[in-house]
Amino acid sequence: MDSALSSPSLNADSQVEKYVVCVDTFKVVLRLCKVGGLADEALMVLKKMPEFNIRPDTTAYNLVIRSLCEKGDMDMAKQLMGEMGLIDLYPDMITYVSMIKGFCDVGRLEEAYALFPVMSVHGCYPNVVAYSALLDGVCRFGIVEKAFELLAEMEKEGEGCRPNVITYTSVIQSFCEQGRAKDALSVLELMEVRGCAPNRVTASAWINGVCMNGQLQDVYKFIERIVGGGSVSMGDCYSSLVVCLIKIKKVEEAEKTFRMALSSGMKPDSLACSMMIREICSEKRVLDGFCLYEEVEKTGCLSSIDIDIYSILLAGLCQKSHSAEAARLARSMVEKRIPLRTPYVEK
DNA sequence: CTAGGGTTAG
Repeated sequence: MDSALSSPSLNADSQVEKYVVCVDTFKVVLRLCKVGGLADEALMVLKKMPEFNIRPDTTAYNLVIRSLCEKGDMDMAKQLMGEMGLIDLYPDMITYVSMIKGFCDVGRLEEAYALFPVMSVHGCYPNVVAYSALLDGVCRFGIVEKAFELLAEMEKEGEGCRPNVITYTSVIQSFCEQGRAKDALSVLELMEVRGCAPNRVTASAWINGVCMNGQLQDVYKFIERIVGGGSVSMGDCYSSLVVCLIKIKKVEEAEKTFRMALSSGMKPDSLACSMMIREICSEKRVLDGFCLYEEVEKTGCLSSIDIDIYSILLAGLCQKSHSAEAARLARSMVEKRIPLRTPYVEK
C-alpha cells in the first residue's frame, strides 16, 4: 500500500492520463482497507487526500474511524473524530455509533457513556442503535442492574430509542453466555410484557448459551416455551440445537436430535443439514450421510444447503465403492447443475 | 459508513 501510494503512477503531480481522482475514488480504497482490516493504511490514505486537493467528507472519515475502532485503536479514532471539526465536518450518527461500539469493545465504557451528552449537544440524538451498542458493552462486562436500567431508560426516551428484538436478543445473548439464565429469562419476560416477539436469533442465542453451560435439560423446556409464543418455529429451534450439539462435540446426541426432528415432520434449516451430513461423513459413515441427505431432500428443505456437501458425499461414495449411490448422486448433481469442487474431481 | 448467529480442509 505504501509503495503503491508513493509510486509515480499514483501521485498528485502526475495524475494518470486523463482520469480524475475524486473523493469517491478514495472512498473505494478506504472501503477496501476497511474490509481488509487495514486501519493504519486507511489512515494513511486519508492523510494523502489533501495532496490531491480533495477534501475528505464525513463518509471518508467514518470509514477510517470504523476501521480504527474495529482494530481497537480508540485513541487514534478519538483523535480523528476531533480533527473532523478542523475542516468543518461534524461527526454524525454513524461516527458516534462506531465510537461507542469501539469503546465498549475495549472495555472503556465510561468513554462510551460520555459520548451521549456530546452527541445530543450537536443535534445528533442517540437512537436505538446507539443505545443498543452501549447496552451491549454494559452486558458483556456483566453489569446486570445497569443493563436493566438502560433498557428502562431507552423505553422512556421514546420512539426512536425503544428497545427492539435486536436489542433484547443481544442482552439475552450476553446473559446466556455468562451463565445468567435467570437474568436472561427476565429479559425474555420483559420482551413479552413490551409486546416484542422473540425471533429465531433470540432462540438461537438462548439455546447456544444454555448448551455451552451444560444445562441441556433446560433446553427442551425453553424450546417448548418459546415455540408456544408462536413467533419461532420448532424447526428453527431444533436446528440451532443440532448446530450447537455438534459444536460441543456431542455428535451422537446431535444426530439423534436431528433424526427425531426429521421424523416429527420438522424442516431443519440448511446449516443444520449441512453440518449434520458433513459430520457424519467425517466419521467415515458416508453411506449414512448419503441416506440422511436423501431423507432431507424429501422434506424439500435442501434448496440452500452448502453445495460442498454434494462433492464430499460423492467423493466418499466413490472411495468406498458405493457405485450405485454415487451414480444416483452424480445424476442429481448434473440435473441440479451443481459443480464438483475441484479438489474432488480426480476422485 | 448504519446493531444480532451458526459451518469449512480430499
